[in-house]
Amino acid sequence: MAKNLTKRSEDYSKWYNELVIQADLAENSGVRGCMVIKPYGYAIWERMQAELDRMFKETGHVNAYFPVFIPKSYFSKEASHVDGFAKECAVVTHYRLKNDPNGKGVIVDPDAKLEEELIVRPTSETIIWDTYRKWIQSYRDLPLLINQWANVVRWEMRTRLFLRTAEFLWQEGHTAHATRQEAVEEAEKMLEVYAHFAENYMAIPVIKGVKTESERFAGALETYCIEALMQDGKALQAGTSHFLGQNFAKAFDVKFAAKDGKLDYVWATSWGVSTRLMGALIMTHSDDNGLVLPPNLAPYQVVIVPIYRNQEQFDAVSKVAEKLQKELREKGLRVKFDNRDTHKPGWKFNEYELKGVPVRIAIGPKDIEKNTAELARRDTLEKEFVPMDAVVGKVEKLMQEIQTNLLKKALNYRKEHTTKVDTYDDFKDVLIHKGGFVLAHWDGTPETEERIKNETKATIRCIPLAGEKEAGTCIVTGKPSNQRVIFAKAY
RNA sequence: CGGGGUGUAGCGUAGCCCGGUUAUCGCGCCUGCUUUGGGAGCAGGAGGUCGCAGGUUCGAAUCCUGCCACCCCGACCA
Repeated sequence: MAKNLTKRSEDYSKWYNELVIQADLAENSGVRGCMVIKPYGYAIWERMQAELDRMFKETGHVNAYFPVFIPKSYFSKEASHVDGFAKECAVVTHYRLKNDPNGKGVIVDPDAKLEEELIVRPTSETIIWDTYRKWIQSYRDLPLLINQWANVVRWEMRTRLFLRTAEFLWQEGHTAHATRQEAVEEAEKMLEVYAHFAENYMAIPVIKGVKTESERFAGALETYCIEALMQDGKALQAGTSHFLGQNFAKAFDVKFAAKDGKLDYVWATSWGVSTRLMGALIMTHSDDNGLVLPPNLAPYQVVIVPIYRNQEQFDAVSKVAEKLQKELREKGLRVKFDNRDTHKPGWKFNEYELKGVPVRIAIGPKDIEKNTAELARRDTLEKEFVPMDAVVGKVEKLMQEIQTNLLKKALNYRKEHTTKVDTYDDFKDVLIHKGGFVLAHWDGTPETEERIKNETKATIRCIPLAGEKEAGTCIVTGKPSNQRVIFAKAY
């Protein structure tokens, strides 16, 4: 039976949505733009959380938690921050319901109006900096390196599972430093953490860069980002790290006494990645058979499927499978022995392919007889029979191989879909016929950037940090430029 | 908020234009038997406020009005 997955080539967005649903990751909740993350999807998120959290701690950060509600007045303290978020805020105005005196249901009690409205956090800079004021007096209190795992709400016009939901889960780091240089270094360091995570755990190659002024975070002096390329040729911003200067310290009056006794405003950073990363994971590796998960993030890396005709065979197979499961677990692998009697082997094969489990092991009567197991890898769909005593070693090797192979494949795709152009005509042509990243010279002005966006829908994803200096002329205005920037259509 | 589309069982759908028995079909679900190395077969069975509210009519899934939700395309965006 066909799996009913729409082929990528026909309609990528439909393919993506169906893949999400069929791989049992998430669904629309019916609450405008919010999603339900299903257990399997959440398990992947938990894997991401675990690895990221470990990296944050290894770089000296600690976790804390701040309120979901932010008084409206906090928002008005940093002017550009207001401009950036005002249009997408959910606002709490009342605190009580009552029975409708005219009939059925409940109404908002007009007597229960809040003196000051509360904003459901779209990001926490304001409430955190209001708190930091109380925590920071001296250089001895610095640096303050705090991360928060939380949900945030942004009332977007249009939503999309994982990529742009009204509510999403993320982590947001907020740090305070004594010097400008230290803050810049922190922002750059966290960008490195994100890039490392993307490439070594998610197997997604990313380009590190800085945003142009118009794409910069509201309130930041510099926004660093990692940009990834999806299989349909569109770019996805996978993570950002901001150098906030002293903007928030000034807005919330956060000063510290330096060694020499002088008072100065502290320097700040903030950085975050969200459940959007799951969208990136799906759109980078999946194929028409379903999800493909990198071993480092797969909730289970190995699944063992028993094959049997009767109880006697089941018992024999189970014994071998359980022993193998134990041995694999002793090697630190996440293993599931699917001994459900309610589904047939063929059904299970397809299910785990759809869910992207990196390695599948099938054990049946034939294997018992010959002392073998059948190993199948998800990325290449190759199968082979392996002597039982070689299985553990082979699986361990496969974990590394699959992880590496996925990154290599994605890297190849990106290479093939990165194009240097020197004229505006070529630029448009590549965007229409090929997609992907387009490297071109730009005169550095917001006007040109805006014009290109209006005419082609492509935006400057970033000015790459590793981009080589190269003299050239802007593809639109012909003015001089010393470095190519990355353009793409983006999610 | 503009343009387009769709709402019928858990999911996917037929029927609607042209109103008329008990609302169609597939998947899934339940029971039984046979099956089990790539989403099993046969037989039987359960499951419905036809998105919501009005209206027209002897009679509405079908026609009319209003509303709501979701999807796609814009504007906006991690």
